[in-house]
Amino acid sequence: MANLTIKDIAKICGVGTSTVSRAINDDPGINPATKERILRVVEEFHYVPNNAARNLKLTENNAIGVLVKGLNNQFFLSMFRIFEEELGKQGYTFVLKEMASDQDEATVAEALIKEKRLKGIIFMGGMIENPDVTLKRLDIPYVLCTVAVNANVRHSASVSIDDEKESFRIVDYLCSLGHKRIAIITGRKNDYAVGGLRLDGYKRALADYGIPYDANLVGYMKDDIPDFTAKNGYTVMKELLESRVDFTAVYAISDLTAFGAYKAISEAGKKIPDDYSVVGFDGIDLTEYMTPSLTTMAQPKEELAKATVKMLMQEIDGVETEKKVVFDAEFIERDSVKKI
Amino acid sequence: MANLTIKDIAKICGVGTSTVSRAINDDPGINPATKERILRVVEEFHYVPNNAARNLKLTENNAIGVLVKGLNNQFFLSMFRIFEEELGKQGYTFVLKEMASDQDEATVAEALIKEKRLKGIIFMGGMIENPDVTLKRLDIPYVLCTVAVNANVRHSASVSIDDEKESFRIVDYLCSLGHKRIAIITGRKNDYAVGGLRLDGYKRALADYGIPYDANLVGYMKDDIPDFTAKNGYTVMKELLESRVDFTAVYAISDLTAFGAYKAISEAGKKIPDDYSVVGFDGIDLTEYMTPSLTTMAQPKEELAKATVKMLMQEIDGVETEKKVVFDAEFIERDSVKKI
DNA sequence: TACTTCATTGGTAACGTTTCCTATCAACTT
DNA sequence: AAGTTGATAGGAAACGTTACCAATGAAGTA
Repeated sequence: MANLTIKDIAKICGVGTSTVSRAINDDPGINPATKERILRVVEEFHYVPNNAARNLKLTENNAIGVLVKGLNNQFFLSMFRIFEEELGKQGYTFVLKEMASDQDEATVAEALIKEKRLKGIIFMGGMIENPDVTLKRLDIPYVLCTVAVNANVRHSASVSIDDEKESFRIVDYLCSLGHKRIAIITGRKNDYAVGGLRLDGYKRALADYGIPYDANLVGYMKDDIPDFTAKNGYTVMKELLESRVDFTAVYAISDLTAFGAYKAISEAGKKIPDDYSVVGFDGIDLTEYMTPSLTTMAQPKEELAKATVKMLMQEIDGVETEKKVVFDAEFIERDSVKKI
Repeated sequence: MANLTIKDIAKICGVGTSTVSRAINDDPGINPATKERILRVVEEFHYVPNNAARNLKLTENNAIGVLVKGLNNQFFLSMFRIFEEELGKQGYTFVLKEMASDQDEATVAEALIKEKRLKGIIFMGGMIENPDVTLKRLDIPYVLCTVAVNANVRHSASVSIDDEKESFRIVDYLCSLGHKRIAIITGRKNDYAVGGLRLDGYKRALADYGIPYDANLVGYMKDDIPDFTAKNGYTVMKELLESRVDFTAVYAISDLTAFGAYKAISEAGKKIPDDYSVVGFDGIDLTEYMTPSLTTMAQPKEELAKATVKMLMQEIDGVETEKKVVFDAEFIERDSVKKI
């Protein structure tokens, strides 16, 4: 039961350790017959190379980190499986790390990189002011997956949707249906990120329709409740409802938030979509089974995740590549919105 | 930027490598003053020990594995953060691995243990027939967290709730309210696990009230849809509704399943709880914001998770300990059930 | 035949730690 | 003063790999 080493295998096969090493690593310069013989022994004795030793020797670890801001966001969770699967195919392992929203990504990343000897890193969620400069000191490849950035990013690889644009589409759709008073539940007030981007799209669509922007119609998520949760959506929606401002539609910046809004609306004795139309964002599985089913802007999770690891692999391999990949989101019309 | 080694630090401080090692590991036999001095240099130069080298030397890795069957279950997800946090405190890292429901836990575990040089392992979900014998060949400590087992487990550490008992409580409650025709949406037909346990409790409560068991009232989750999901609940509920068997209450074995059931009921033009009472199981956050809010049996996630790592730590340290910890679930009465 | 080439192979020095063992030296003991 | 203790320190071997280099021998060439 004691763990075998490469030396044991070498002895059993009557060859040198380097030969065994060559066999198990698919290295060239070995007689196919010998290789075959060694591999059989390896199989038979259940030999597994010691990763620590390998990493030590190679001075690298086949691990990539996933740094997430806002792990509670449903939407991210569904992407991890894809990350694990895709990275696994390439022989990588993945280390998940959550960071608080007030932590600095570069600092956390740097610590994690050293500690886990990461080969690459994926950032998810939140906002990184100016990744080109902030992340410059990281000495490994990274890619930003659905993180908000300021414009003019040139050197940082990123994959995401165009939050402002897709947000515009939603509000544009609402307007086209005749809605003029549209409330929005957006992110925390002092936390730009996707909340800010989506709010921008909202404003632009309104302007496009010549509808004046009314600050009373925007509800910011509460700082003291985890953001992007049903609870936060519920709380903000309730306030909106009680504030007695007039509106016919609510655009919740995430599906879970919309879910909470449903509750508040129902408690107020109002009906969706008759009294209020509501639309969400992200496209999590749940939305299909809400009553009424939620109209939402679905992010292409799988494409996003796959593109992210592909991009990271290319960065690691030093392949010159497109730095910014933007996918289209898919607008799913369901039963939570009505024409006015 | 190149990574420093212990030798560099030693040179800078003008001491030997062993002294540095002693300093950073809080080992005894070092002059506090020297230690202080070394630690300051370590800090200043951002030295981080190479884990690979450390693991190689120690022939062990401070990693523990979490093997999950049914990662899609909402409920598990909320426990990972606690695992990460608690394990982190003890200086452990955690490796998450999902396994398909038809994979053998012992085999998967064994491979993972060798590959990642795990020091301990946590199993979550699914069913392990007879862990005492099946898992005997694992040569590291493990604990079963919310996995269904056959009775008579003596040597395997486990923490969970008593699924049969809590399930009994639910149905007992329903009966006490006058319900006599109670449908249940349980796990897959050929997959015992918690589904079986909870079904057992259902049967016992019925018997207790002298209500005959009616196979027409039990809906099994579909094999071709991920289990414990809203979609599966929706599908099964719809069938139940269309089968025209008569019932006044539905007990869904998981909250997400209940969520799907809500949809099917609403589509059939029926009302909760007026036409059908429904109750869920697990107590995920969402339930509070469903309309009507869902009566459910909440598992004490935090206690479960904390007890699991505590137990594992004790097993690793060779502390003689209670082998089986069972927590009570908390029944949360909300608005989805009415008296008949 | 003697020389070169080529495909295989084994030996061994790293990789960066930890830990055992030995060395130093000051402070006590007698 | 000589011997003993105890605290602190450094040297070096080991952990299991990989990769460089040299060695072997068969086959091909002149």
